[in-house]
Amino acid sequence: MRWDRPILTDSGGFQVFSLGDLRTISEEGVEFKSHLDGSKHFFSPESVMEIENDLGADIIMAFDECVEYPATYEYTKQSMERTTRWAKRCKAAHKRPEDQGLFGIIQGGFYKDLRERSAKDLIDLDLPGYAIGGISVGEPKKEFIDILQYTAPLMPKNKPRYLMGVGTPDYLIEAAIAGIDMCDCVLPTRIARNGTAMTWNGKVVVRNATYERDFTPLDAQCDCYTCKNYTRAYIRHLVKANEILGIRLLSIHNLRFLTKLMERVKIEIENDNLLSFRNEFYKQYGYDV
RNA sequence: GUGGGUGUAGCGUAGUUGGUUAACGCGCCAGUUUGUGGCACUGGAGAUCAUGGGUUCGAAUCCCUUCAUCCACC
Repeated sequence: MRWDRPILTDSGGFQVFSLGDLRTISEEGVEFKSHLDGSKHFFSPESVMEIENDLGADIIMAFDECVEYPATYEYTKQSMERTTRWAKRCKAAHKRPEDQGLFGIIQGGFYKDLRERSAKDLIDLDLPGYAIGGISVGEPKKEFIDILQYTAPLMPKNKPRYLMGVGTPDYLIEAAIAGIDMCDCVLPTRIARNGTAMTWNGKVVVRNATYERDFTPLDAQCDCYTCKNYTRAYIRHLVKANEILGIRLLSIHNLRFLTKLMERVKIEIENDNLLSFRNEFYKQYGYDV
């Protein structure tokens, strides 16, 4: 893998999650039924690796099942064991290990012994990085943090630790506290598309009427292109008018907000001050500590 | 000027053999969104049914007045 340029990931394009009747899981793989025309599409660890190799992303994820919340112990166990078997098959089918990092995904739902089992078995595969999957799927925040803090220390210290699907500022800070190195999420761009900005003072739903004549930037403390050039009122106008520029500007801002947040997190880690920063942030951002 | 049509929420419409809280889309207002497909999902507010009068137990619906608007003719 190369670490000297922006890293491209597969963006979770092959997750197996919450598709209900449109999805049939077997040991061999997963059959998806298109909701558009009913056509069937079969994915296996091998076929997914072939696609990932063709795409050429720097980081590619093993084909796994993200179990929904809540799930029984028995189902979670069987699913986790299958995900581990799939990871082995992915590794065997991976044709570009020299320039594409195949990460394993630790499953096990909200059962600690299953998390431990999953981590150990995947670490045995000696993959270049590991992810925590299957949390941030609708569970209470307490349970999220509990499993996060239990699982992260099980992961190799000398390899990237990736938490999948986390995007709110508070969860990102909690992830950093737990020892996570990287996250990815649809949230910043999804809420941008629906007219919402993340700021150092909490969410700003800029599409709301209260910003109609607000000629200040989305976030006064932000140094992004959007905040340096556009007002809330104008962005609101663009969003309301269905003008693509509006959600582009919001996406630019939200992504910058998160990278800025992580820059700050790194500084606080160096200063050994992350926990008090978390508390300070919660107060300012509007969460209960 | 004559004949005919039309007037229902901000906009576009549905609803008339007269019968309980007048429907829908868009817009508007708000909430949701955590392993993305670009604009989604869930709620909510808003109409003295152009106007004045009449018939009737009861009128958006039937009759007349006025106004507005559209079409044709002059």
